[in-house]
Amino acid sequence: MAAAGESAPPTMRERYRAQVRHEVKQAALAQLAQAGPAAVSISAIGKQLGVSGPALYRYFASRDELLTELAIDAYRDLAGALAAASRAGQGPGPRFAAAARAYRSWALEQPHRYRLLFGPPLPGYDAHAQPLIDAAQAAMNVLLGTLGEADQATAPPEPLASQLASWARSYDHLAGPAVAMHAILAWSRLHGFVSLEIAGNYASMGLDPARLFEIELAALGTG
Amino acid sequence: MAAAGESAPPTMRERYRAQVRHEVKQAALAQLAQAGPAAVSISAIGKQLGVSGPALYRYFASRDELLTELAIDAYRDLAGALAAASRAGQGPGPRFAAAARAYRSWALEQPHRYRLLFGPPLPGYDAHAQPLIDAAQAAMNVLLGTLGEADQATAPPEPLASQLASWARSYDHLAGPAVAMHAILAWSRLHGFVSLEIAGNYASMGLDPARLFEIELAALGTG
DNA sequence: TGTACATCAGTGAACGCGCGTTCACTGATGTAC
DNA sequence: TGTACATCAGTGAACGCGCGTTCACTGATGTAC
Repeated sequence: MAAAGESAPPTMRERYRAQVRHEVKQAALAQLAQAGPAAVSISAIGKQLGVSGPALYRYFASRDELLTELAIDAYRDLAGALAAASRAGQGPGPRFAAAARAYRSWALEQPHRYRLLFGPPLPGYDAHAQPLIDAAQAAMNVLLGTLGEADQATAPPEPLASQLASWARSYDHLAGPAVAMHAILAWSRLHGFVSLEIAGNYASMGLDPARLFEIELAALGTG
Repeated sequence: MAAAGESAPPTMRERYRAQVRHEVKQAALAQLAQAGPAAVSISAIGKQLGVSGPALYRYFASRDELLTELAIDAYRDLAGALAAASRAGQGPGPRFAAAARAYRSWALEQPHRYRLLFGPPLPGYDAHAQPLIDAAQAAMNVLLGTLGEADQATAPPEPLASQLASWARSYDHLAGPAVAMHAILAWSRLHGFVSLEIAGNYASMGLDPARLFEIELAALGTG
């Protein structure tokens, strides 16, 4: 008998598989946190789970597939955190500020995952797979959504304006060029601040990153 | 025909050593450009130079020492580019803009070196050696120097103000807290923009990074 | 000037390590009759 | 209910690869007399 459709309730084996896949990912995240993406290794994960390395090939086709899943999970997680934070704010200004603080918090709490998403590409790993790009854009969409249309009406000059418009259009967003540009530049600044903070640059200068961030955040609203 | 600074003129062997060291670094930079810092390997460099791997231990005590020298060279190079650009500008505003453009240009021309300096730390490599920190601060000093003292007088609140003041003091800079903060936040934004551009994020959105940068640069002057 | 000597660049073998992935196989589990 | 069968998780060996580093050694080069 063939498995009739995918809507049937999961069998025991399916539930077991899902459970093991989850454990493998958890172990991979632990390695990611300890020694960076390059150190995520099939053998080491097997060792941590008390299982031989090749056993994991029952659950993931390759190391790359595993990394891709980790990245997609992380994007989804980040998008969720941004969305939850922005929902708590009233009006465009506070919504955006809340999302920006959530962006920083998420990155600080799990710097290894943040680096997986926004760090330099891994050698031999293709970061341009479509599911990855989709996941990244979903997170970006949340940021876009926190900015009200009326906000910051300085129109970008051509050809940027049309480039921005067609970018927003390309995934069904109604944002105008000015808002799109505002969102992108805000992201750029957020990324700059957060990646320097994660790397410990502010700490090694003896500066309080949280206070510095609040100042940058104030400028973000108006710049 | 001097170089009398270091007592005796270099012997032939000394000149040969310097030459080989230089070639090793060049080969290492080529690998850095092709496959990232993790791929810089003693064996591969030896192969590229037509020499066995262990031979290189005559010139560098270890792989880490080689990477450290590459980083220090890169910091010096970057600082030089910033200084040259800022010298060309008249007055604080244009000087800073010129330095910011030079920062971006330097990073775009040699993204692999930029990532070596500002990318995530390499596993097992200690990025906190004193010579490295000194070289980084020297580059930062140039950026600081492009900002005039009267510029952007919004004073940071405590305790940031005193943290900033003591940071500037810690390497003999006379900049006040407001200027120091301005420089640091400008660096943060520059880094954000440039690292996203290097990663290809703007390009994959269909945006023209050069035009976008000019807009961010205008905001940098006033934000 | 030629010769003896010290210096040092470079070699190849070796050590110990780790990796991703394939493959033939064992043994347990769920399923159909 | 018990039994035969198909499915599939997991094993250990193997392949081929690469790495940093140490070591005893060879052979060329520069130097002092």
